[in-house]
Amino acid sequence: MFKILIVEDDRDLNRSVCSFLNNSGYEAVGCLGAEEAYDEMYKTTFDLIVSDIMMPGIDGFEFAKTVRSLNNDIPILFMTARDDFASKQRGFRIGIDDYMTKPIDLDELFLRIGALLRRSKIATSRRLEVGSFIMDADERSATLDGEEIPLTVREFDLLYKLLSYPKKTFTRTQLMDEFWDVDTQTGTRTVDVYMTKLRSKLSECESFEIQTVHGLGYKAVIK
Amino acid sequence: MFKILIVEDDRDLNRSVCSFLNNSGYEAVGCLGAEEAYDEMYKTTFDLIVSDIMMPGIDGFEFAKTVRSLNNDIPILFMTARDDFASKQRGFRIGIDDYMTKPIDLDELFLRIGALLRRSKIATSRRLEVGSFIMDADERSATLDGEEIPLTVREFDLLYKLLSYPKKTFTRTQLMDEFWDVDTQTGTRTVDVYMTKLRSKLSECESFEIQTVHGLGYKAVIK
DNA sequence: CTTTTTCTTTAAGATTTTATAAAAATTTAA
DNA sequence: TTAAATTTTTATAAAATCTTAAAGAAAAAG
Repeated sequence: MFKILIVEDDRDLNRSVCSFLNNSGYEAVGCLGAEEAYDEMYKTTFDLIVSDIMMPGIDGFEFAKTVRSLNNDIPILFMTARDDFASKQRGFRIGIDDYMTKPIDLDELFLRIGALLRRSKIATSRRLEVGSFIMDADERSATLDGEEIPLTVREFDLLYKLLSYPKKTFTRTQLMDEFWDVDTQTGTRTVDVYMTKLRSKLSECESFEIQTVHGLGYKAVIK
Repeated sequence: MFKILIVEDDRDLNRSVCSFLNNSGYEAVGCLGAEEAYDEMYKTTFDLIVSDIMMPGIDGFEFAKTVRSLNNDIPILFMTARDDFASKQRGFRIGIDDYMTKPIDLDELFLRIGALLRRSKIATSRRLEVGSFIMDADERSATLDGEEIPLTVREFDLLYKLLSYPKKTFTRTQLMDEFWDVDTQTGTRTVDVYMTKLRSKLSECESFEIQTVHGLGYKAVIK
């Protein structure tokens, strides 16, 4: 279930958007302003944000800018009465993903939200297929040619990350920042040990390999 | 430089979109129909596709479906006269990313293309292209005509720096200040050795060369 | 044209980084 | 609580990379 944050000061529109999305299989939370939105985001992690531009207090531009500075990934859709190019340009410059002009066609909003979620890789079933090797983040399973490859939590997380961004090099620290406690005392050499284990468990796998980037870290390369 | 494929049977619109994008820092290639587009895609790899829906022969839906079945990643933007919900729905179901209704506002098209490229992570990849030589700072890879050229961390850093500022001369000290520890004891002659190594590894590369600036340092010059 | 300085190249040695196994510590499950 | 599984540390060998030195080549200066 995807969680969507609606930031819109018009109570009626806010309510109708929320109930429409809630009836469409999403979990929408409505906020009447940016401050309220920050609070909600502090409590929960959202998958997508729909925001108005003109709001009392912090406006949509400021809000989006703050969100972007904290999270570069979350899709943001502006939903606004302003149809001028300058506003669109400003929005896209900040890093929003889509822009709809009021009056809002809810059906179209639904389609665009779907496209954004799909694109942001969140929507893509949390399944990863590389040749005959398949990882499923929901089941936490990995199979090679249909055979289950038992992986521990750490092994799974690391491999899933590497394979999510093939060819991209990750430093040990980057990987640990993601999966270990922020204040962990664990040394970065531990990552090496996992790479060895993964390589060994996947020695039969022909579809990719974990490469060492000497002096930096590791990357998965699809053959 | 991002490559964009325009599939639009209206010659005038096709031309105006292409020239607009070409003047905006993209490399746009126009096709009048899907068959032509398939040919182009066979020849080159594009970063994004802009397609009309109604075209003689294979229509936009069919075209997009075929593209999606082959490539799940490339962003597709529909640009069409059909403003009905059914068409939008059908498009988004196929997996397109954005939908613009004619008449097309080219400035907005530009913004939306930018957002899609950013989102598809293509835009954010720190890539450097000099002719057929490509360096990718995220992948930490260097390829010449598609062949990987293995570079060590130092080699990569130095070359990436030089190529980021073609023709600019860097002193050995400038380069070392950037990539070596502040309190390193290493002599500046070491840089010379790396230049030799880089020249040797890239002896096949016709697109640039590392020139010595006698008494000063080195620079990369694009041929 | 000769001298001096700077650069290129090579290869050996020094240093750093990584792979791997095995032991120790910790967590989880029974 | 004990046993099993997982995570982490440690040690050492192996691999990769970096640095230096030295000799010859090239460029600049005299």
